[in-house]
Amino acid sequence: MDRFYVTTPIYYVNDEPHIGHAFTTLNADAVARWHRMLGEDVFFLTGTDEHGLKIQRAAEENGLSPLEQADRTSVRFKEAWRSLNISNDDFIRTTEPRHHVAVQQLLQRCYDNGYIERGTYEGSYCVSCEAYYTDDELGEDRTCPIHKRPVEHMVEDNYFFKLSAFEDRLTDWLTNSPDAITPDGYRKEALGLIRQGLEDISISRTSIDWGVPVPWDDGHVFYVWYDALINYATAVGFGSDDARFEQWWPATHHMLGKDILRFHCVYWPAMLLAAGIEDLPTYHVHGFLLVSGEKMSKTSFNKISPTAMVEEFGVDGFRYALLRDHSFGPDSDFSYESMLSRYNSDLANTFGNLLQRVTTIVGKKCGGVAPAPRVDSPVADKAATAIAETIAGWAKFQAASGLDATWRLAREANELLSETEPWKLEPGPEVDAILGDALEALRIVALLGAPAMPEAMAAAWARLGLPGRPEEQRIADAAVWGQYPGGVTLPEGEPLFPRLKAT
RNA sequence: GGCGACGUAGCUCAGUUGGUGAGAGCGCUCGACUCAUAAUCGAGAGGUCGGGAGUUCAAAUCUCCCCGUCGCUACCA
Repeated sequence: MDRFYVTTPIYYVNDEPHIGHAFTTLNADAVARWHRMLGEDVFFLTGTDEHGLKIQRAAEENGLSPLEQADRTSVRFKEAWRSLNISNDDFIRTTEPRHHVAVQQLLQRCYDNGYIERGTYEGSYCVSCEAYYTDDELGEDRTCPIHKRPVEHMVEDNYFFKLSAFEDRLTDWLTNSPDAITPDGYRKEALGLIRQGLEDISISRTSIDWGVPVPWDDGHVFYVWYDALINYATAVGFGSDDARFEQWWPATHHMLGKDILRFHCVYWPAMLLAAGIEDLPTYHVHGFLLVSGEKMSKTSFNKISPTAMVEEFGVDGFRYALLRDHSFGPDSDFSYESMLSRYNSDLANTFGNLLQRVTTIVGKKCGGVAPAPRVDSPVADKAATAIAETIAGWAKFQAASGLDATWRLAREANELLSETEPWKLEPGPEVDAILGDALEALRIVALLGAPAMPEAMAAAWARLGLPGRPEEQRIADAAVWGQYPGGVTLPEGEPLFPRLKAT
């Protein structure tokens, strides 16, 4: 069976879950669900990143141990993902013992292979950034350009990773693997970063102890970034179950935002190569969600809470609107108004209303018993096109274009009804044929829409009188025109997606 | 400065390797219908595809220049 391993970044627990995190996680979830419906063996990972100075300091301020501090915030992500119905198979925390083992083994291998060396680093350090700055980067009065606070002069012994040794291999990889990073613009960007030259990077700290200890030198812990990336390997058995790791690793797909492209697409593959792991991941990079054209960041106040959106639109309404409105790749503008518009037009009007009117006509003209579709329906070809384009969209990790193609079929069904006006006809074969076709279109939309809206499409499935859930179907078998069985009595019900007014 | 991305109808965007008259959804105008969640369907208005030059029988699509917006150029999620 084909395997499919998909990850989100692990989110830093110093932050609250916001809609940017939700966007990445939701896309990964929908893709994971789609691949399960393709019949693949899927492993979907998310988690939290819990080491580093910021956590240590936050813990001190709150009178907690660092782990207690991390516990408190990690759980917020778990809760957020539960409220969004995220189907992750694992939730990794970098503070777990399994992760420490994996980090130590992977970096020990790099060390043994000669790619980690001891050195010293000295410079101006911003505590908030956990980063050093060069003099020309500092603001007035030697302040951090981000936080506008004074930097500290620090000197420390460090271990350095010989990133510079990997320029050629990384360039070859990205040149010879055109699909290594999608959309393609981000592959070019990664190549550009490499072309500008790679310098060795410091990967350990002596100034703090909240991290994974360097196995060959007690006084050091690994810098948070270089333990964090390794989580992807940990979760599929690196360091604990080699057979499992070898099964899953070649099927790795990382989904991430463009802000962390450098770490994921340059540093991480270099670390893997240094450890002797030749299979490199495939990457799917997205842009930022903007609010009124402004970048959302954790320091800005215009963050939008996913929880609030769920209360407004329902889990699946929010999931659909977010996935459908923001293609995976470019930056795009997020607004409440556009989300409301998308919900009403696609879910309440096009789909929900279609289900409602078809059900009603079946009640009036067919005694409530659903007819079967025509094999040679005029809608069949259009359905085949919509299905093919939906499959193509999801294959490219483009939920938005997949959903767009799916919804064209719902519009086709509405057009069919307007053209044939079955409510004016006497009961009989003609009415049955039209309504059977409409029901079949609804079945296919519910099937293909399930990765985006698992519960709502399951509800629609039930309203169509179908057994089980759409997610239990296999796309290759079920996404073929003509399978709606007919003969079942359709249950009545309230509108699936009530039309919403602006608040 | 260097690297990169983007700039297509009012809005959000599609437009594969250049080739039938430039598209979709939403919004708007008009009309139809009344089975349906003031939903649905049809028609229409609206674009010198940022500007200029060039290559070509032919360019939104290739080359160069310019303008505008933004990102990266950080050992920061």
